[in-house]
Amino acid sequence: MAYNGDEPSLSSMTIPFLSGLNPEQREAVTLPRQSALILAGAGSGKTRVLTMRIAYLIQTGQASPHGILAVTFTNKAAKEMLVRLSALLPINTRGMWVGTFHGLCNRMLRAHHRDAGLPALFQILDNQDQLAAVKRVLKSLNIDDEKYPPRQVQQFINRNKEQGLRAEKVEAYDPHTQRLVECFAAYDVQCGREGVVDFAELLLRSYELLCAHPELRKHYQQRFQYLLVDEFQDTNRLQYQWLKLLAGESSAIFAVGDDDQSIYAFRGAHTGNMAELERDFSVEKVIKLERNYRSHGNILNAANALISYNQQRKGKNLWTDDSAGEPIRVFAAPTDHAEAEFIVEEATALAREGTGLSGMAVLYRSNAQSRVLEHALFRAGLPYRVYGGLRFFERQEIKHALAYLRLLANPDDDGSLLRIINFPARGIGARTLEQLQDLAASQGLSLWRAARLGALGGKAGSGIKAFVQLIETLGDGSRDLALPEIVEQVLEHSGLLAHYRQDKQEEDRLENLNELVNAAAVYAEEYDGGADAELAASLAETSGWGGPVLAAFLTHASLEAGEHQADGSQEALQLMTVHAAKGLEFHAVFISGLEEGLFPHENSMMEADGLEEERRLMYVAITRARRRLYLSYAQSRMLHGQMRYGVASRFLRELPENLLKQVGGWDDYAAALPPQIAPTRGQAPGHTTRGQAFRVQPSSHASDHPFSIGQNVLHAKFGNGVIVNCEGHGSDARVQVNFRDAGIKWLALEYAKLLPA
DNA sequence: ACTACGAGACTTTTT
DNA sequence: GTCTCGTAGT
Repeated sequence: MAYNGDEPSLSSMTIPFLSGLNPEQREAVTLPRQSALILAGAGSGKTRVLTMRIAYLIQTGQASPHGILAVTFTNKAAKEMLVRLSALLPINTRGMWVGTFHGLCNRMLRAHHRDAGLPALFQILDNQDQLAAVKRVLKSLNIDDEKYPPRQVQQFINRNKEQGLRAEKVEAYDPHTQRLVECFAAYDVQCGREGVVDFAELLLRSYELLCAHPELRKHYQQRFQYLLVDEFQDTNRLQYQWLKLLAGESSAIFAVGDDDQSIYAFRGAHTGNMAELERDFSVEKVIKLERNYRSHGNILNAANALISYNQQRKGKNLWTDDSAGEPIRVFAAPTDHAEAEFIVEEATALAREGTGLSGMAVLYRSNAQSRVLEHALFRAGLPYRVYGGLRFFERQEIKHALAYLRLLANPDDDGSLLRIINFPARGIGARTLEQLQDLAASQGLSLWRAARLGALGGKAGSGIKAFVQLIETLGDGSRDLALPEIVEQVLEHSGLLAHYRQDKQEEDRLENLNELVNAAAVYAEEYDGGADAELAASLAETSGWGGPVLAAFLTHASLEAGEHQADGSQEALQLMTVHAAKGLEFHAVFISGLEEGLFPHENSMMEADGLEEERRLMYVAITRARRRLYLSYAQSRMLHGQMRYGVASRFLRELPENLLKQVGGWDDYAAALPPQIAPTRGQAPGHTTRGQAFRVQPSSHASDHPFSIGQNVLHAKFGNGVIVNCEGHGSDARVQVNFRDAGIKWLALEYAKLLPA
């Protein structure tokens, strides 16, 4: 829908694509060179603004593609941006620095690996690899992994790195923490020795590289005059410091985010970065994108009312030109199975009416909930797809194959060697391994170098010799081969194929291994050596086999774990956690398991910001829906092998009652509901009009005052708030307002001076 | 070197 | 309830 407001500015006359933007979007896109914070609500055209901003800067000659850095959190978002950008501009996107934080840091480290103190072909550890590495450290330090669970040590390391802290900088006053710091330090030493880098290290190393090399820093600062950040509310401290360092004096940061959709505090996201950005970069104007192009009015009003219960907010309210649409359907089920059956029935009915199955999503708070849903869907024969779980490059057989390849690229990678030295089994047992490890430790060599000495005698020695022979043959054989052939060779000669062929039940794994060859072929096809010129140049100094293509492919495998499930083409109902649904939208959405303790999750109550983060999560869930929204909960549910009896989630009570409609035929449900959401008589909701944000007319009792649920209001004493409930007529009319600062209050309209805001 | 059994967890997760 | 992981036994 084109904006038909004021006279088109000069820029929109010369740049045709700007005409499709609303005034706020256009203001953001055409901002002069200054740092800015764009608060972009759900469905407000965030990605569009981001890509158009880049296109605008290039089109108007303010920047060259070379001078732009745009950073996202996921590969998907980065790809999306590049695709949209190349649709807007006929430019070669290859030279542009558009990617994930980790991808860009990797790129920088590859180019300056020497200054960063890394080998040219450093390997990247994913979570699994890192955990394995931590376990080895604990073993080498003789640390009891009962008292120091590897997972906790891993988290300790990552948390600190994400704060920008090295082991020596961590403050440790108690013996337990001191021990953890020791592990941290030893882990980093081990990684350095083996030439491997974990995810957090990519960022920290890149940050330190820029800190320690002023010329380099200046180079990048001068190059990147425009830095654009997506999902800014999800950045952690280190990421923000990295951006700050890269921005320098003259560059402008364009940060897009939504504090109401911050759902990753648990993994280190620091919302405070928004305030810090405003201060550090003297942001003059915060632009809010509040017009929503996705959802019907009722859905938006529900989301607005819910999120108004949060105290920690920048304050932002979505509105739409669209009609109110249908009421939100609420279903109370006696059991989790009944809940699942209800969802199956409704989805089937919707599908019969013509809604594509893939346009519907069932969302839940925790993965464990998918089981019951899957069971019901399977019985009904309704195709479905579950997101989450193992990704392609995380599968056991793929990791084994990659470990062989990694050992070829970087023979000092002990982790990879250990993974495959006896897989498939080739008679190298624990005993032999111990000898080898002792030898390596005493000589200060990597396991591979120790193995190659041929110093071990007897049966152990011959086993090792055979392995060394195998790897050397694979390595030498790889010299003249293209990437997919190298992979094929490795699969065949390592015995991996033979191993999985033995087992009838392992057929999937064989298929995956073949898929790996395909993936390598596709990658080799798209590979552009130019982007890795620095890497190619530095190859001569390495002892590894395989060319830059292999190294790049391995990086790709670590940085981009691949699809969750192989067959994404089929029409199927989408099942996923609320977290996984962020950024997606569906015609119809089912939010299931709305019970106290589940959603909001009980474990979240321990944390300071816990409940508010859960509420933001619910906000994200609601705003995924375009046209239809179902909310359901079960009064009893099997959890941890025990029957649990649940109470309806407080989030249901926080939604304006007149937007909801009870559905389903369970006789007793009304009695079971909290009084606030008793079944509504008559049809709900009015409409939402442009300009007057989410204006809803409660239809059951026509109001004689200008206020309605969901509306923003201003009170002389209590400040800003949102109406969450209305009742009475004339002089009896009262409204319940959730004030941002003053909490929830009932106000009699006759006395309270309430202004629409 | 492989299988079997028991103990313990079990919120959300991208890179 | 069910999955993973580690150890003990064959």
